[in-house]
Amino acid sequence: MNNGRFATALHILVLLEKANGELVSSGYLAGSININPAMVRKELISLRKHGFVESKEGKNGGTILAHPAKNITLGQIYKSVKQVSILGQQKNIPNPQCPIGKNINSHLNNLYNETEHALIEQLNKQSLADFSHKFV
Amino acid sequence: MNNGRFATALHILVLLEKANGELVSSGYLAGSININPAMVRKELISLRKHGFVESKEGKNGGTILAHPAKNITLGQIYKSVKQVSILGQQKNIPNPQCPIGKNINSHLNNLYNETEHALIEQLNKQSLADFSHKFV
DNA sequence: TTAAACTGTAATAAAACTAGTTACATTATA
DNA sequence: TATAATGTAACTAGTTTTATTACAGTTTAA
Repeated sequence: MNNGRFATALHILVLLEKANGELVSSGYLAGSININPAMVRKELISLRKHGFVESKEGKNGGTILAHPAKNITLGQIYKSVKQVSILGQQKNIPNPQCPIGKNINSHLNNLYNETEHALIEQLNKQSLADFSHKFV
Repeated sequence: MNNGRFATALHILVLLEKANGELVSSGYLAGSININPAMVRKELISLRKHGFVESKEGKNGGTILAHPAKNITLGQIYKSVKQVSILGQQKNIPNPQCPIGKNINSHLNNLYNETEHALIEQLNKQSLADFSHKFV
Protein backbone atom coordinates (compact mmCIF):
# COMPACT_ATOMS: atom_id res chain seq x y z
CA MET A 1 0.00 0.00 0.00
CA ASN A 2 -0.94 2.50 -0.86
CA ASN A 3 -2.21 1.01 -4.07
CA GLY A 4 -4.87 -1.18 -5.50
CA ARG A 5 -3.99 -4.28 -3.52
CA PHE A 6 -6.57 -3.74 -0.80
CA ALA A 7 -9.32 -3.42 -3.41
CA THR A 8 -8.08 -6.49 -5.26
CA ALA A 9 -7.80 -8.59 -2.12
CA LEU A 10 -11.23 -7.59 -0.91
CA HIS A 11 -12.77 -8.19 -4.32
CA ILE A 12 -11.30 -11.68 -4.41
CA LEU A 13 -12.54 -12.46 -0.93
CA VAL A 14 -16.05 -11.24 -1.66
CA LEU A 15 -16.20 -13.43 -4.75
CA LEU A 16 -15.03 -16.40 -2.70
CA GLU A 17 -17.60 -15.67 -0.03
CA LYS A 18 -20.32 -15.61 -2.67
CA ALA A 19 -19.05 -18.90 -4.12
CA ASN A 20 -20.09 -20.66 -0.93
CA GLY A 21 -17.31 -23.17 -0.66
CA GLU A 22 -17.00 -23.91 -4.37
CA LEU A 23 -13.48 -23.68 -5.78
CA VAL A 24 -13.04 -20.56 -7.89
CA SER A 25 -10.35 -20.27 -10.57
CA SER A 26 -7.97 -17.34 -10.89
CA GLY A 27 -9.31 -16.86 -14.40
CA TYR A 28 -12.82 -16.30 -13.12
CA LEU A 29 -11.64 -13.95 -10.38
CA ALA A 30 -9.56 -12.03 -12.92
CA GLY A 31 -12.58 -11.72 -15.19
CA SER A 32 -14.67 -10.07 -12.51
CA ILE A 33 -11.92 -7.76 -11.30
CA ASN A 34 -10.75 -7.09 -14.84
CA ILE A 35 -7.07 -7.71 -14.30
CA ASN A 36 -4.60 -10.32 -15.45
CA PRO A 37 -4.95 -13.82 -13.90
CA ALA A 38 -1.27 -13.74 -12.96
CA MET A 39 -1.96 -10.65 -10.86
CA VAL A 40 -4.75 -12.50 -9.12
CA ARG A 41 -2.50 -15.46 -8.43
CA LYS A 42 0.09 -13.11 -6.94
CA GLU A 43 -2.46 -11.70 -4.55
CA LEU A 44 -3.61 -15.23 -3.76
CA ILE A 45 -0.08 -16.10 -2.65
CA SER A 46 -0.37 -13.36 -0.06
CA LEU A 47 -3.91 -14.26 1.01
CA ARG A 48 -2.86 -17.87 1.39
CA LYS A 49 0.20 -16.92 3.40
CA HIS A 50 -2.04 -14.99 5.74
CA GLY A 51 -4.38 -17.91 6.10
CA PHE A 52 -7.44 -16.36 4.50
CA VAL A 53 -7.75 -18.83 1.64
CA GLU A 54 -6.71 -22.27 0.47
CA SER A 55 -5.97 -23.32 -3.08
CA LYS A 56 -6.08 -26.57 -4.92
CA GLU A 57 -3.79 -27.15 -7.88
CA GLY A 58 -4.49 -28.96 -11.10
CA LYS A 59 -7.53 -29.33 -13.30
CA ASN A 60 -10.75 -28.17 -11.65
CA GLY A 61 -8.58 -26.55 -9.01
CA GLY A 62 -9.11 -23.12 -7.57
CA THR A 63 -9.40 -21.26 -4.31
CA ILE A 64 -11.81 -21.21 -1.38
CA LEU A 65 -12.08 -19.27 1.85
CA ALA A 66 -10.19 -20.99 4.65
CA HIS A 67 -12.53 -19.58 7.33
CA PRO A 68 -16.11 -18.36 7.61
CA ALA A 69 -16.34 -14.79 6.32
CA LYS A 70 -17.73 -13.61 9.63
CA ASN A 71 -14.42 -14.51 11.26
CA ILE A 72 -12.35 -12.34 8.94
CA THR A 73 -12.27 -8.61 9.59
CA LEU A 74 -11.45 -5.90 7.10
CA GLY A 75 -8.67 -4.76 9.40
CA GLN A 76 -6.98 -8.13 9.05
CA ILE A 77 -7.25 -7.92 5.28
CA TYR A 78 -5.82 -4.42 5.33
CA LYS A 79 -2.85 -5.59 7.37
CA SER A 80 -2.18 -8.38 4.92
CA VAL A 81 -1.73 -5.99 2.00
CA LYS A 82 -0.21 -2.94 3.57
CA GLN A 83 3.54 -2.78 3.45
CA VAL A 84 4.26 0.80 4.39
CA SER A 85 2.64 3.24 6.76
CA ILE A 86 -0.45 5.08 5.59
CA LEU A 87 1.06 8.47 6.13
CA GLY A 88 4.32 7.77 4.36
CA GLN A 89 7.61 6.18 5.03
CA GLN A 90 10.66 7.77 6.58
CA LYS A 91 13.33 7.18 4.03
CA ASN A 92 14.50 10.73 4.40
CA ILE A 93 17.23 11.37 6.95
CA PRO A 94 16.80 14.85 8.39
CA ASN A 95 19.74 16.88 9.64
CA PRO A 96 21.01 15.34 12.89
CA GLN A 97 22.56 18.69 13.86
CA CYS A 98 19.11 20.24 14.06
CA PRO A 99 17.18 19.63 17.27
CA ILE A 100 14.00 19.22 15.29
CA GLY A 101 15.49 17.20 12.47
CA LYS A 102 17.25 14.96 14.94
CA ASN A 103 14.03 13.88 16.62
CA ILE A 104 11.29 14.22 14.07
CA ASN A 105 11.37 10.68 12.74
CA SER A 106 10.73 9.12 16.11
CA HIS A 107 7.86 11.50 16.78
CA LEU A 108 6.46 10.83 13.33
CA ASN A 109 6.67 7.11 13.88
CA ASN A 110 4.72 7.40 17.09
CA LEU A 111 2.12 9.48 15.36
CA TYR A 112 1.88 7.07 12.45
CA ASN A 113 1.46 4.12 14.76
CA GLU A 114 -1.33 5.78 16.72
CA THR A 115 -3.06 6.78 13.52
CA GLU A 116 -2.74 3.43 11.89
CA HIS A 117 -4.11 1.78 15.00
CA ALA A 118 -7.22 3.96 14.79
CA LEU A 119 -7.60 3.10 11.13
CA ILE A 120 -7.41 -0.62 11.75
CA GLU A 121 -9.87 -0.35 14.63
CA GLN A 122 -12.27 1.32 12.25
CA LEU A 123 -11.84 -1.40 9.65
CA ASN A 124 -12.25 -4.08 12.29
CA LYS A 125 -15.78 -2.90 12.86
CA GLN A 126 -16.72 -4.77 9.72
CA SER A 127 -16.24 -8.43 8.86
CA LEU A 128 -15.85 -9.79 5.38
CA ALA A 129 -19.37 -11.19 5.77
CA ASP A 130 -20.74 -7.74 6.64
CA PHE A 131 -19.09 -6.26 3.61
CA SER A 132 -20.05 -9.06 1.29
CA HIS A 133 -23.70 -8.90 2.33
CA LYS A 134 -23.88 -5.38 0.98
CA PHE A 135 -23.97 -6.94 -2.45
CA VAL A 136 -27.54 -8.01 -3.01
CA MET B 1 -0.22 10.76 -0.71
CA ASN B 2 0.95 8.32 0.10
CA ASN B 3 4.43 9.75 0.21
CA GLY B 4 6.72 11.96 2.18
CA ARG B 5 4.68 15.11 1.84
CA PHE B 6 2.96 14.81 5.19
CA ALA B 7 6.31 14.46 6.95
CA THR B 8 7.76 17.39 5.02
CA ALA B 9 4.78 19.63 5.68
CA LEU B 10 4.74 18.82 9.37
CA HIS B 11 8.49 19.28 9.68
CA ILE B 12 8.21 22.71 8.07
CA LEU B 13 5.36 23.73 10.36
CA VAL B 14 7.18 22.58 13.50
CA LEU B 15 10.22 24.61 12.50
CA LEU B 16 8.02 27.64 11.92
CA GLU B 17 6.32 27.14 15.27
CA LYS B 18 9.70 27.03 16.96
CA ALA B 19 10.76 30.20 15.13
CA ASN B 20 8.17 32.14 17.07
CA GLY B 21 7.10 34.57 14.42
CA GLU B 22 10.51 35.10 12.86
CA LEU B 23 10.68 34.69 9.11
CA VAL B 24 12.39 31.44 8.15
CA SER B 25 14.02 30.93 4.75
CA SER B 26 13.43 27.92 2.54
CA GLY B 27 17.17 27.32 2.66
CA TYR B 28 17.10 26.95 6.41
CA LEU B 29 14.04 24.68 6.31
CA ALA B 30 15.67 22.58 3.61
CA GLY B 31 18.80 22.25 5.73
CA SER B 32 16.90 20.81 8.66
CA ILE B 33 14.78 18.47 6.59
CA ASN B 34 17.70 17.58 4.37
CA ILE B 35 16.01 18.11 1.04
CA ASN B 36 16.38 20.60 -1.78
CA PRO B 37 15.15 24.17 -1.12
CA ALA B 38 13.03 23.98 -4.25
CA MET B 39 11.16 21.04 -2.78
CA VAL B 40 10.51 23.06 0.33
CA ARG B 41 9.23 25.97 -1.72
CA LYS B 42 6.90 23.61 -3.55
CA GLU B 43 5.43 22.41 -0.28
CA LEU B 44 5.19 26.01 0.89
CA ILE B 45 3.02 26.81 -2.12
CA SER B 46 0.56 24.24 -0.87
CA LEU B 47 0.77 25.30 2.77
CA ARG B 48 0.19 28.90 1.72
CA LYS B 49 -2.74 27.94 -0.46
CA HIS B 50 -4.29 26.20 2.52
CA GLY B 51 -3.77 29.24 4.71
CA PHE B 52 -1.29 27.71 7.15
CA VAL B 53 1.60 30.02 6.37
CA GLU B 54 2.48 33.38 4.84
CA SER B 55 5.62 34.21 2.92
CA LYS B 56 7.51 37.39 2.29
CA GLU B 57 9.55 37.73 -0.88
CA GLY B 58 12.89 39.43 -1.36
CA LYS B 59 15.98 39.76 0.74
CA ASN B 60 15.47 38.76 4.36
CA GLY B 61 12.19 37.23 3.30
CA GLY B 62 10.88 33.88 4.42
CA THR B 63 7.84 32.20 5.85
CA ILE B 64 5.87 32.39 9.09
CA LEU B 65 2.86 30.62 10.50
CA ALA B 66 -0.34 32.41 9.55
CA HIS B 67 -2.16 31.24 12.69
CA PRO B 68 -1.29 30.16 16.22
CA ALA B 69 -0.12 26.55 16.19
CA LYS B 70 -2.83 25.58 18.66
CA ASN B 71 -5.43 26.47 16.03
CA ILE B 72 -4.00 24.11 13.43
CA THR B 73 -4.77 20.42 13.74
CA LEU B 74 -2.79 17.55 12.30
CA GLY B 75 -5.94 16.44 10.50
CA GLN B 76 -6.04 19.73 8.63
CA ILE B 77 -2.41 19.32 7.64
CA TYR B 78 -3.05 15.78 6.48
CA LYS B 79 -5.92 16.94 4.32
CA SER B 80 -3.74 19.57 2.71
CA VAL B 81 -1.23 17.02 1.46
CA LYS B 82 -3.35 14.03 0.68
CA GLN B 83 -4.45 13.70 -2.89
CA VAL B 84 -5.76 10.17 -3.05
CA SER B 85 -7.58 7.94 -0.63
CA ILE B 86 -5.53 6.15 2.02
CA LEU B 87 -6.62 2.74 0.96
CA GLY B 88 -6.04 3.20 -2.73
CA GLN B 89 -7.69 4.74 -5.71
CA GLN B 90 -10.22 3.10 -7.98
CA LYS B 91 -8.66 3.43 -11.37
CA ASN B 92 -9.52 -0.13 -12.16
CA ILE B 93 -12.84 -0.75 -13.87
CA PRO B 94 -14.20 -4.14 -12.82
CA ASN B 95 -16.41 -6.21 -15.07
CA PRO B 96 -19.83 -4.53 -15.27
CA GLN B 97 -21.38 -7.89 -16.23
CA CYS B 98 -20.49 -9.31 -12.83
CA PRO B 99 -22.87 -8.48 -9.99
CA ILE B 100 -19.91 -8.03 -7.64
CA GLY B 101 -17.68 -6.20 -10.11
CA LYS B 102 -20.53 -3.91 -11.05
CA ASN B 103 -20.99 -2.64 -7.51
CA ILE B 104 -17.70 -3.01 -5.76
CA ASN B 105 -16.33 0.45 -6.46
CA SER B 106 -19.24 2.21 -4.83
CA HIS B 107 -19.02 -0.03 -1.76
CA LEU B 108 -15.28 0.51 -1.62
CA ASN B 109 -15.73 4.24 -1.85
CA ASN B 110 -18.11 4.20 1.09
CA LEU B 111 -15.68 2.13 3.08
CA TYR B 112 -12.77 4.40 2.20
CA ASN B 113 -14.70 7.48 3.20
CA GLU B 114 -15.67 6.05 6.56
CA THR B 115 -12.12 4.92 7.20
CA GLU B 116 -10.58 8.18 6.16
CA HIS B 117 -12.98 10.04 8.40
CA ALA B 118 -11.83 7.97 11.39
CA LEU B 119 -8.23 8.64 10.49
CA ILE B 120 -8.73 12.38 10.32
CA GLU B 121 -10.63 12.37 13.60
CA GLN B 122 -7.66 10.66 15.18
CA LEU B 123 -5.24 13.21 13.75
CA ASN B 124 -7.49 16.04 14.86
CA LYS B 125 -6.91 15.05 18.46
CA GLN B 126 -3.57 16.75 18.18
CA SER B 127 -2.78 20.35 17.27
CA LEU B 128 0.43 21.51 15.67
CA ALA B 129 1.28 23.04 19.05
CA ASP B 130 0.79 19.70 20.80
CA PHE B 131 3.05 18.00 18.33
CA SER B 132 5.66 20.71 18.34
CA HIS B 133 5.89 20.75 22.11
CA LYS B 134 7.09 17.17 22.02
CA PHE B 135 10.40 18.54 20.87
CA VAL B 136 12.17 19.71 23.99
C1' DT C 1 -1.78 -42.57 -20.49
C1' DT C 2 -2.45 -38.40 -22.31
C1' DA C 3 -4.89 -33.96 -23.23
C1' DA C 4 -6.83 -30.31 -20.78
C1' DA C 5 -7.36 -27.07 -17.19
C1' DC C 6 -5.66 -25.49 -13.53
C1' DT C 7 -1.94 -23.36 -9.99
C1' DG C 8 2.81 -21.51 -8.84
C1' DT C 9 6.33 -18.62 -9.87
C1' DA C 10 9.96 -16.11 -12.13
C1' DA C 11 11.51 -12.80 -15.33
C1' DT C 12 10.72 -8.89 -17.68
C1' DA C 13 8.50 -4.80 -19.42
C1' DA C 14 5.57 -0.86 -19.16
C1' DA C 15 3.38 2.70 -16.79
C1' DA C 16 2.65 5.76 -13.14
C1' DC C 17 4.12 8.24 -9.44
C1' DT C 18 7.42 10.70 -6.45
C1' DA C 19 11.42 13.13 -5.60
C1' DG C 20 15.19 15.81 -7.04
C1' DT C 21 17.58 19.25 -9.90
C1' DT C 22 18.44 23.28 -12.47
C1' DA C 23 17.49 27.60 -13.96
C1' DC C 24 15.98 31.99 -13.88
C1' DA C 25 12.59 35.78 -13.41
C1' DT C 26 10.85 38.56 -9.72
C1' DT C 27 10.96 40.99 -5.42
C1' DA C 28 12.70 43.38 -1.47
C1' DT C 29 16.55 45.11 1.38
C1' DA C 30 20.55 47.48 2.76
C1' DT D 1 22.99 48.33 -7.35
C1' DA D 2 24.60 44.06 -5.29
C1' DT D 3 22.61 40.64 -2.56
C1' DA D 4 19.49 37.38 -0.76
C1' DA D 5 15.37 35.85 -0.80
C1' DT D 6 10.84 33.79 -3.06
C1' DG D 7 8.01 31.86 -7.10
C1' DT D 8 7.77 28.76 -10.77
C1' DA D 9 8.52 26.07 -14.70
C1' DA D 10 10.83 22.58 -17.10
C1' DC D 11 13.14 18.68 -16.97
C1' DT D 12 15.48 14.42 -15.12
C1' DA D 13 16.03 10.55 -12.27
C1' DG D 14 14.50 7.10 -9.24
C1' DT D 15 11.20 4.14 -7.26
C1' DT D 16 7.13 1.68 -7.00
C1' DT D 17 3.26 -0.48 -8.96
C1' DT D 18 0.99 -2.89 -12.40
C1' DA D 19 0.91 -5.72 -16.37
C1' DT D 20 2.58 -9.33 -19.41
C1' DT D 21 4.63 -13.47 -20.84
C1' DA D 22 6.17 -17.87 -20.27
C1' DC D 23 6.45 -22.23 -18.64
C1' DA D 24 7.03 -25.94 -15.13
C1' DG D 25 4.26 -28.62 -12.03
C1' DT D 26 -0.21 -30.72 -10.62
C1' DT D 27 -4.58 -32.90 -10.95
C1' DT D 28 -8.50 -34.66 -13.37
C1' DA D 29 -11.02 -37.26 -16.49
C1' DA D 30 -11.76 -39.30 -20.87
